[in-house]
Amino acid sequence: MSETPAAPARMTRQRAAVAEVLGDTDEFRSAQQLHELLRSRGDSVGLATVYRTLQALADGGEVDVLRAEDGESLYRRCARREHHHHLVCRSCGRTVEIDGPTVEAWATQVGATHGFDDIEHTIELWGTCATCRERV
Amino acid sequence: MSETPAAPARMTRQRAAVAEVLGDTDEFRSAQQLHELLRSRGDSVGLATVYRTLQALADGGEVDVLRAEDGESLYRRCARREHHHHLVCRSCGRTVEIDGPTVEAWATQVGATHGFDDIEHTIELWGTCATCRERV
DNA sequence: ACGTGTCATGAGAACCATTCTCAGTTGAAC
DNA sequence: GTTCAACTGAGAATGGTTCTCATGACACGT
Ligand SMILES: [Mn+2]
Ligand SMILES: [Mn+2]
Ligand SMILES: [Zn+2]
Ligand SMILES: [Zn+2]
Repeated sequence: MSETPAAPARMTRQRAAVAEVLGDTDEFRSAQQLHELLRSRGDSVGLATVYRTLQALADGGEVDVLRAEDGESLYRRCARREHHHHLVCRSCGRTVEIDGPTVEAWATQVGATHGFDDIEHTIELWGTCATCRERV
Repeated sequence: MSETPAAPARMTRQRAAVAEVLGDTDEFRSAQQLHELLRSRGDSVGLATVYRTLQALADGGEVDVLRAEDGESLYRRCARREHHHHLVCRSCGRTVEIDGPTVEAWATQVGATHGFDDIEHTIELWGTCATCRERV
């Protein structure tokens, strides 16, 4: 019944660097983007380690993960740890965190109505943010 | 302004076979599952052709595509061509088509409120169907 | 400060769904 | 029947992600 099931175990330069770059960005970013960001900062971290660290953070609920339309996973440290959804800019990753009490209720009820158990829902909104719309 | 932008062009044994197997199943199925189903029927079709045909059907709005949690694409010929969502059994693919007028309005409005254009939404519900719950 | 055991790292290989290549095949129009 | 663009399929290529395993380095006890 723990919120954070797997403790991160041992702190390393690499894990600190990944945590820091996540703290510095507000947009959803792919593992490869984060890897490149780290390299360009001088805090070079192996790609495998970036993936491992992101996965651990995701398991612990520290970062949210979503799938871009091309299937790539995108990661972001959100402001709140509570369940929420996202409105994400397709071209720059800019993100707005969304609350949907209505949708939550709707999703749960629809599942129950049809006799399904262990209902989960995927709700993500994609669009083009105002800034990206400018630079046609 | 055409509903079906790219006409399927030329009819072949392979395309007919893919269409038929899609018509016979009510569950979301992966390309590889469909490929194997075709092989087991004797209507063998190359895997590349299965993928190409599914993509063409998806482009024409004849089949719906969604991504399983592991990233695999799943295909299904739905009863209606109009926009709708799905409640899908994680273990067998059994599907209920869902209408959500409320959710539609909500999604559109959230996007607009934050100044995003070209809003699209992904809304999928996953669960365990009554039948699959039995066979623990 | 050291020694020690355990966990973490990273380069590269492996994985795997999907797409691409291209030589051979075939639908369908005339 | 001829013709040719469209289609097919075996296998190679792609690309994000995971795995392998030899090497490196946290953290704890001394
Ligand atoms: Mn929700
Ligand atoms: Mn909708
Ligand atoms: Zn943007
Ligand atoms: Zn089921």
